[in-house]
Amino acid sequence: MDHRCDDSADPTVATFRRLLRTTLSMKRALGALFAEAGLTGAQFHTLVRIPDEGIPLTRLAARSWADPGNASGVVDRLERDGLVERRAAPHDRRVVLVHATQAGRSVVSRLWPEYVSGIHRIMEPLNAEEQAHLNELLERLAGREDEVVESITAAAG
Amino acid sequence: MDHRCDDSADPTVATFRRLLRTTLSMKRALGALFAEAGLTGAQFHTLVRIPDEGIPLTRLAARSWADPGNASGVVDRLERDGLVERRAAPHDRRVVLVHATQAGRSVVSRLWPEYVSGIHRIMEPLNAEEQAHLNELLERLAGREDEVVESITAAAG
DNA sequence: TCATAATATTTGAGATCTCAAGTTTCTGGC
DNA sequence: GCCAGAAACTTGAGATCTCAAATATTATGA
Repeated sequence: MDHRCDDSADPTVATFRRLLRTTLSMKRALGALFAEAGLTGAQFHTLVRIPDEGIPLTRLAARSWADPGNASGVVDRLERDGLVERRAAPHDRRVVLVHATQAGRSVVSRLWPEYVSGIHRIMEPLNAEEQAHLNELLERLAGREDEVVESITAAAG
Repeated sequence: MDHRCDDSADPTVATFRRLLRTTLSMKRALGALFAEAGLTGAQFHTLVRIPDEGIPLTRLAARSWADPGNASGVVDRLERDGLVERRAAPHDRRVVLVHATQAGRSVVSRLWPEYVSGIHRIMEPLNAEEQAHLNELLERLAGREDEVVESITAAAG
């Protein structure tokens, strides 16, 4: 099947595959940083997006690009480790407000500089102008998930 | 903690986050395509990388950017669904050769055109030149996983 | 030859992720 | 005031993913 299905023959497919591959590699590199603090990437990225006033779980999920079911589990583990608390929302009893504890805030403060410098090390091969260009190209690719899914399912149906 | 840890203040971090976000969105869009055929993304990407002669599991794992333990599980499910076979390697009894069955080959052949056109739809906002530029930028970012992990762990230790 | 190191694969634990189904709690229309 | 529908979570199933430990087999060096 290599004959017909050779993605290297199509530059668009090759670029897409490189995008997946490069991003995966970057995530793995950062994972080593979080592991030092006993966190996972999902836990750090969730924790870091909790504002001081707390935030409804569903909104926190949206901020960390996860679905609510997923975010609920990540918050479970953060809560188990004492980095986060669930509190009732005063105005709506359906809502669970997620708050960072003192320990959670402290972990984020300690990890944040390493996180930023790790990303800078990852992005080092590109200068500022090239990074801005990359950002612009990615921006134009983003946010089309719904349209693409729709066109895919329409083509299949 | 939003005050000190605001990634939008750092364009490098913002670009990195956009890279993660955009890639995630693309993977989700493609997932809809695989689901039509009862496959997952990992299963398709594994199946598609099996050459006609078969391939040792560890080498297949490397081709699909997975670790061997992970690939073993994916192959388990492909085998359960009759898309793949495990055969003994004649020269080395440690090696398991993974072969695609007729059904597996057929699924890939059927899905491949939709896969390619789905990717083209995703990449549509960029013209060929821009895609080539994106590819070049990503190429320079890739393959630094080891160095970055090393510099991260060195900084932490 | 024989003990040891390296390789290929499997398995298990813990965490994520997606999706769907179930619960509790609002909200709007009547 | 009541009731259907929407919204916010939670939970469960199935699949991935990473890592580490265990097994089987081959390669290597004294």
